[in-house]
This record gives sequence, structure tokens and C-alpha cells, in this order.
Amino acid sequence: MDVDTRLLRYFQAVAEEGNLTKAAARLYISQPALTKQIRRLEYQLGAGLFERSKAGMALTGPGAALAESIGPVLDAWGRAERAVRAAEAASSKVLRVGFLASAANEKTQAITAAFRERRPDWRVELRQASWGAPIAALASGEVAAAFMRLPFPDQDAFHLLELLTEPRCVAMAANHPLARRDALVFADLLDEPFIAAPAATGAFRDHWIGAESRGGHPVKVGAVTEHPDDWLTAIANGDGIALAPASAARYYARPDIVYRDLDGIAPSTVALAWPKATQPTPALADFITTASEMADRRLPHARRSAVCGSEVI
Amino acid sequence: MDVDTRLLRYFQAVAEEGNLTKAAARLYISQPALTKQIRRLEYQLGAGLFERSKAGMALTGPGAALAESIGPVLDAWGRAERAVRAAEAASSKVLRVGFLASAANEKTQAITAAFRERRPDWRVELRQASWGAPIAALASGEVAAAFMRLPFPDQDAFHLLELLTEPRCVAMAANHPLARRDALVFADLLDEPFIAAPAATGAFRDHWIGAESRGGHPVKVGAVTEHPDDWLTAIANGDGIALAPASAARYYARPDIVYRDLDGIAPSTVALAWPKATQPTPALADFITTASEMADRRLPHARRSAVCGSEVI
DNA sequence: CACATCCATAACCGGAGGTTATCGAAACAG
DNA sequence: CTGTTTCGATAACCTCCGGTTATGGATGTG
Repeated sequence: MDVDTRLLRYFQAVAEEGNLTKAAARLYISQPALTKQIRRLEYQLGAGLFERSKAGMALTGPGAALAESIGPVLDAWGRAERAVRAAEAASSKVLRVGFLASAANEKTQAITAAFRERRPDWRVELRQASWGAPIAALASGEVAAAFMRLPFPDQDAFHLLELLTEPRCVAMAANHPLARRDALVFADLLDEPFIAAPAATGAFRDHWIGAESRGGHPVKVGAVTEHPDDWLTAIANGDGIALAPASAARYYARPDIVYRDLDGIAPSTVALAWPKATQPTPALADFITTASEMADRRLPHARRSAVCGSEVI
Repeated sequence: MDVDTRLLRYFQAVAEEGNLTKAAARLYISQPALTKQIRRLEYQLGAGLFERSKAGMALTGPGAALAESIGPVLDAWGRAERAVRAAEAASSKVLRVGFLASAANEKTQAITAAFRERRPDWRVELRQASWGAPIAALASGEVAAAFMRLPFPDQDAFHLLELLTEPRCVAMAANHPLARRDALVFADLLDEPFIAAPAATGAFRDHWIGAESRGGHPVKVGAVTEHPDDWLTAIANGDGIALAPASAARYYARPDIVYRDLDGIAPSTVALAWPKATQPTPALADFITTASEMADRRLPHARRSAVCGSEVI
């Protein structure tokens, strides 16, 4: 019998959530669609996979058997996909590098330039992505490596090379009351609504709402955004404020948004990430070496107070 | 990215055949459909998988990478499918046993009866299949075991328990000229057209056109059939003659078909087959034990001349 | 030069996979 | 006891995917 890996992912989601509705939400499809797919899978396999009840969906014997053996299938396909993409990149001499919207900056420039010098016959392709996407692109081998802000979900599955660390500041609408002050401490922001990343991004989202510095103080979420564009718009719109790396003040300067120095919050680190699952290709290895030569050895604390204020723009 | 295992099988077929048209034929789909699918796969993976030429399709670098890593994916899914089917069978206490059309007979009866006695709470489900299908059903775990005639394709992937061996005779239309003779030798049939199994059944097909006793003499194929019904119809219709196990004279007796003893051809063996890939379940193990207790120890050569003639019916 | 072979393209059709809207049954809060 | 919420199932609908047949264009081959 044939299956689509999509169907397997669907099943896995339902098995893990124990609940059709939640699983459907996680998969970004409607609940009826998922109902139909799961029933079809059951029909095709000739086995009841779930015990339906008001409480949700519980695995049956055959269901548990499938849940156990599904991992290897998806893993095998993941490896196959990465192998193809790596072979393709090698034969066309392209190194594809993803970057999380806000993680690219002067370092990226410098690294790619140095790599070009080392491998003149190769091309570097930079691919921007939304907050959540780079991990997917990394996992599927669509990009060989990615510039990421730490932490990010499923981080343990990747090798990390830390490149730079910079303080975080706060971004807000130009007409925000707090904008009148030159420097703030994080405690000032505890009750402000924040512009957040989607819940699916887990630790990444938490980091950028300052969860680790709130001491349990709940966060008000003013809006959820996927891309830098929406993010900037939401801030300018006054939907809420947001933490941002200091360099954002330069890279995302807008008249209706101001950036203010912030104390009482940990800095942000940019790292180059690449999958542990497969051996790096020679070209990627070169890129990593190049990157490690350009990495900061120590945090640039000295520049701290100068980078973030609006006067820098 | 998601794929259907069907697409992977398609790719595999093309890679092995090196030729779209042949691969399409082997997959029982039209050539344009296959063209479309392969192109789609290439598009989705963002890589050229084949080098097209007049001579056919040759694998590129990425194509070779995919070809290598596809096996594990299909294997993993095969294991998953078998695991589910086995769990389902266990929880509903059903032992599903396939049988190649002509391989069922008194032995089958006796074995299932004895098994029922050993496991009264279990049910045995017998599933008849066309010449080629039982292997597929076995491989996918749709049936836990199958009664087969040896040889059959991919036989090495299965454990075999030989149950009985019986001479082969010849079946032909009642009005066939050779039907007037009581006993024949295979050499008499060399120029007769034969009713054959599909080419895909490989060694099985060869065995039943007597390839091993022809000494290179080419075979005329009068018709190709999938099921016993078509087979009988084709014989009665005079499209050709066919080799048949002696017991066919009893199990497939019809007024318009006669069976004649045949010399100069090897006998046929019925065996119980089950996959090597997975550990037999306890119930299957019991079934195998039961079967081995009922297996013939020696060929029943003594009965040879009595079983085949039409007078037995 | 005619022909066979092999892949690509075009036009068409049914069904699979998704959507929104709605329902019925249980669990739960007041 | 009742109103509300939270499950999954069902219905009606639309789009596009995966197949079909028919045909074309390029390249070897007798």
C-alpha cells in the first residue's frame, strides 16, 4: 500500500495531541479535513487506529504499532531528501544559506565575501525566512546552514557556531509614552503588550517576550507576527512593543518606530547552525571555517550604550 | 517536503529501467502519466534527477543520490505496514492466510481444521488471489502466510515449508486433437500454444510453460491470464493448452476441459510461505507447526498414474 | 528514406484533499 | 437543571492532482 508522508505526519500529530481539533490547528488544516484523512488511513490499513471518545482520540493496539514505526519512515525520507539536495547543491556549486530575518548583518556580509574568495567558483545563495521557517529549511536540506538567533526550537539537532552577541533593546511606536525616556529597564515593560512570534516557535518566542526575566509575571500579547514586515507594522501601529537586537535600530530604522536602550535583560546571540544528521559537505565545511574565523571572541560590551538609542540612526 | 511512496516506486522503476516507456509498462500506467510524475518530483526537489536523451533516461548526481536512499524509506514503510497489520490481526484474533488459486486443496482444509482445534478462539481467513498477488499480500502483511506453488518470484525473501509434491499434467479443450490420447510426454506439446501467467510473475510463469524442460525450444503463448477463471475459459476456448497440477483435475473439473497424464516434466510443489522480514507472531508460529505436522514426508509417486486422467473425475 | 523508438505536450475526466457550516453528544459551570 | 463549551462526524462544495488517449518532434536504424 502507498502512503503520503503528509498522512503520516497527520497521524503522528493526532497521536501526540490525543485530540483531533488541536492536531488540526497544529497542522494548519481544518478539523474535518483531518477527520477525513485519519479515517481514510484507517480504512486503507484495515485497522482501527484510534478509540474515539468525548475526551479525544486514544491509540488502539494497531495505532500504537503504527506510531512506533512511523519515526523511521520519516527519518529515512528526511535523509533521502537531504542527500538529494546536497548532491544538487554540489553539482551546481551553490551553497544555500538561510537566515532568520533579524540575524543577518555585517557579519553575514563579511563571511560570504571571505568564502567567495576561498571558493571563487562557488555561489552563495542567501534565503530569508519567517521566524519559524529556517528550522524547516535546515531540516529538509533546502539550505545547508542558517544564521539563527539563539535559542530556537529543536536546537539540539544542530551544530552551533556562535558569531556575535549584542544587547537587546526595546522597539516601540514613536508616539509611545515610554519613548520620551532615553533608557529603560525591563521591569518598566512588564505590563506592556508585546508583539510576539507564533506559539509554534517555542523557546524562540519565549526569549523575545523576555520570559526568562519576568519572574513569572504574565505577558500581554498585543499581536502575533510571522515576518519582520508584519512585526514592524504592528509595532508602528501601537499594537504593542517588542524586544529587538541592538542592530535592528540600524537595519529596521523607520520614522514611526524608535529603539531605546534596555537594562535588566540578557543579550542576544547570533549563531551559524547546521544539521548534525548529515556530514557537512566540503563546501559547507569551508563556509564554517570561514565563519569561525570571523566570529567575535568576546561580547562587545563596551559599545553597549552607543548602539541602541535612536540618535544612532 | 512530502512525498507519496507511490512516487518513490515510480522513480525507482524509471531509474532501474533507464527508460520511461518500459517503466510505465512495468508500473501499469501510461507513459505520459509517468513523465508528468517524474517531472513533478524533480520540480519539488529542485533538482534534475535524469539526463534525458533519445537513448532513455540516465541518472544525474542528485538522481543517483535519491536512488540510493530510497530503499530505506520503502523498507521502513513496509515494516510499519506489517507491524500495523500484525497488531490488528492479533487484537482481532484473525490469522489471514493467502493462497495461490491452485495451491489450496485437502491439505489446506486439514491444516486449518487442526489449527482451529489448537486455538479455538482464533479465526482463520483464507484469501484467494491472482497468480501474482499473493507475494504482494505477503510482503505488505495483508496475509501472515500463504500457500504457494514453487517457484515464485522473490522467493528468497520468505521462509518455506514444503507441504506436498504432485505430478503435473496437461489441461486442454475437450475437443483438442491430443485429447484423444490417454497419456502424453512433454515433447508432444513443444509446438502447442500455452496459456501463460503474466510476464511479471517471472520464475512462476516460466515453470508453468515448462521452460526448464524445453531445451531452448521457444514457447508459443496463446493467451495471458491473471486468474483461474480466465485461465479455464482460455483453455476451454482452445486458445492453448496449459500445464496444471494433478489435483486441478479434481478442483477444476469442467465438461469442456480434459486433463491428461504427462511424462517428461518435473512435478509441482506446494509450500507454506511467510516473510523472513519480521518475527512470526505466536499464532502464526502455531499455524506453521500445525502445517509441518501435516506435511508429506515423501513424494506420493505411487499414485502418480492414477490422479491425472479424466477418468478420475 | 521510411520506420521505429523514446520523451514531451495537449485536452480531458474523475476523485482526492481541502474548505465552511452545522450537528449531536457528553462534560462542565453556575 | 440548564446554558455553554468541547469533542468528533457529516454535508455540500470547489480546486487541482493523477490518471487517460491522441499526437508531435527528435533521433537513431534497416
